[in-house]
This record gives sequence, structure tokens and C-alpha cells, in this order.
Amino acid sequence: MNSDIKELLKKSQLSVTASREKILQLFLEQEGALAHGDIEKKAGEKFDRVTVYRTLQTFVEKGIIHTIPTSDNSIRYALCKDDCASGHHHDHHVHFVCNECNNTFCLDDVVTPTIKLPSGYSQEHIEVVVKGVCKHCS
Amino acid sequence: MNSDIKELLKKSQLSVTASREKILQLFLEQEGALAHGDIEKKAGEKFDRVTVYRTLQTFVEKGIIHTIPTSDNSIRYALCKDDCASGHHHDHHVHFVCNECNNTFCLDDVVTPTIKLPSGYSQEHIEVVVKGVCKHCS
DNA sequence: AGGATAAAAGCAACGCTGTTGCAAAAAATA
DNA sequence: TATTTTTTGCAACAGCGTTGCTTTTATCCT
Repeated sequence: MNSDIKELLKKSQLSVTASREKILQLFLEQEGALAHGDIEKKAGEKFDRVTVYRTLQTFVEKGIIHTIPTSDNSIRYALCKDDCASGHHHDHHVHFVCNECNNTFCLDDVVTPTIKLPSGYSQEHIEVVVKGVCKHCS
Repeated sequence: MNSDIKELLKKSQLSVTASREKILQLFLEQEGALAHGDIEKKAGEKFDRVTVYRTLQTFVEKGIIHTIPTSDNSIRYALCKDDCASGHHHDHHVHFVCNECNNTFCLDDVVTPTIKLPSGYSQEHIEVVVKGVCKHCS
């Protein structure tokens, strides 16, 4: 399983380091999304704040994780599916935020709908965030 | 026109002060949404940062404005329509972010679609943010 | 209109988040 | 293993948003 992590890093043309392995492992273990603060806590103060920031940045650039917009000024990150290539994110799925446990999930099977825009507006990307109660809390 | 602003404040059970009048006026003049930073700049350094923060907070609580989620950790605010009551926001419209001018608009006529969620998930609120090019930039 | 009371503004200070430059350490390459 | 390249950790900094407290302003009442 650890070799899977190393493989994924190499496939993304990244050198294999302790912090990258650890952070990637956290994402693989976690069902929902993670904010920067969560990662710092879960990593157990082993890594510098700056390292975590830079690692997340790198992962986003390489298409390993993607960001999820929130209303409360805290960016959350989640693993990308296989069809996410470097620079081209295809995470056209709906994100779900649970009001009970406050976790964020990627609903990979729920595709973002098509929106009919007023004339003059062109659509390039669409973000859908649904709030409610998740299956674990209901 | 100034009396309109005073009326709106009174209707929301807020005392009429210079900063509230000024900030509300900025929203009425502006077509798109405003971030905290925009307001500080446009207000012309007349008001303390803290006052702006507290005023925005108050306006959100009273249902005068609503927040728009973004991917870049900068909360934006826009005027609510008349059917927004205190605590109960009914801004079920789509938000649009222009990649050219970087403005955010409320597409009041575009209602958020219905999403079919997996079993176990219950939907309470839905946020849709479309990115592309707005009518002014195309 | 003027004084009492309640609310908001301004100020100072603080904590948190995210960034940058640079030196030390670790990983890749050969 | 030695060399080069990348990454890490450290220190410092800027910006955002918050809190406590005092002063100022708005509202209310007679």
C-alpha cells in the first residue's frame, strides 16, 4: 500500500519525500475533504506549516487533489479521480457539505447540471455545493 | 434616494449611521458583488476596518446582503432581493464569476437546479457558481 | 429641545492564515 | 559514492478577521 503512494508520486513526476507520502496517505485514508488545518493536526506536528502549504500547492498543480469552494473562507482539498491530469481538472461532480459533522464529500456519481445562462454570458466551469445532512449523520 | 437607504435601514431595525448609509449606498450603486477589501477602498478610508467588518456582519444577519462562496478564500457580498428576511435567505439564484473582469454577479433570473442526491443524503441548501465571461467582457 | 440611555464607531492589540527568501538537509542522477 | 537538483525548515512578514474597551453618536423619552 505504501508502494501505491510512491507510485502515484512518481507518476506525477514528484520526488518521493516523507511529507508528501504522509499527506497523500492522509487523503487516501480520509473519505471526506481536508482543510489545511486538518492536515496539520493529523500529521502530528511532524512537518512545518510551510511544507504543508507547499505540498498542497504542488498536489493541486499536479492534479492529485482539487479545491472545494466554501462560504466560510477555508479552502478544502479532496483527492482527484484518475481522469484529472496536470492542469486540467475534470472534477465535474457535486460537492456536499454536512451541517452535522461539518465534513465535505465529493459525490463522484453526481454530475454537475447544465445551467441555461442569460445571453452574453459564457460558461466555462461550474461549481455546485450542496449543504444538508450526509448519510452517516442521518 | 438617500431616504430610500434610511428607510431600508429602519425597516431592518437598524439605527441609521454614516457608515451604514455609505456602505449600503455602495451596494446599491454596484451591479456586481463586493469583497470586504473593495468596500474599504471605495469608502475612501473614511471608516475603520473594524466598522466595515461589523457593518457587513450586521447586514448579513438582517438579510440585507448575502455571501457568495469562492475558491480563492475571499468572501464576496451582494444585495439580497426583497424576499430575504432576517435569518432566512432565499437567494436561490446562480452566481457568476467573470474570468476577465473578475467581477461576481447574481443571476437573479437563473434559479438553482434540482440535484438528485444518493440515498442517505438530504438537501437543505444549494450553491451554484458558474465561471466564464460576462456580458460586459464578451 | 435637552438629557438619559442604548448602540455603534474607533482604537489598540491579538491570533490565524498564507507567503517569501534563504540556508540546511534530503532526494535524484549518474 | 559524489554531484546536482529539489525540498525542507526557519525566520520574518503581510493581510484578514476578531475581541475588549473607551469614546462618540444615535435613539428615546419627557
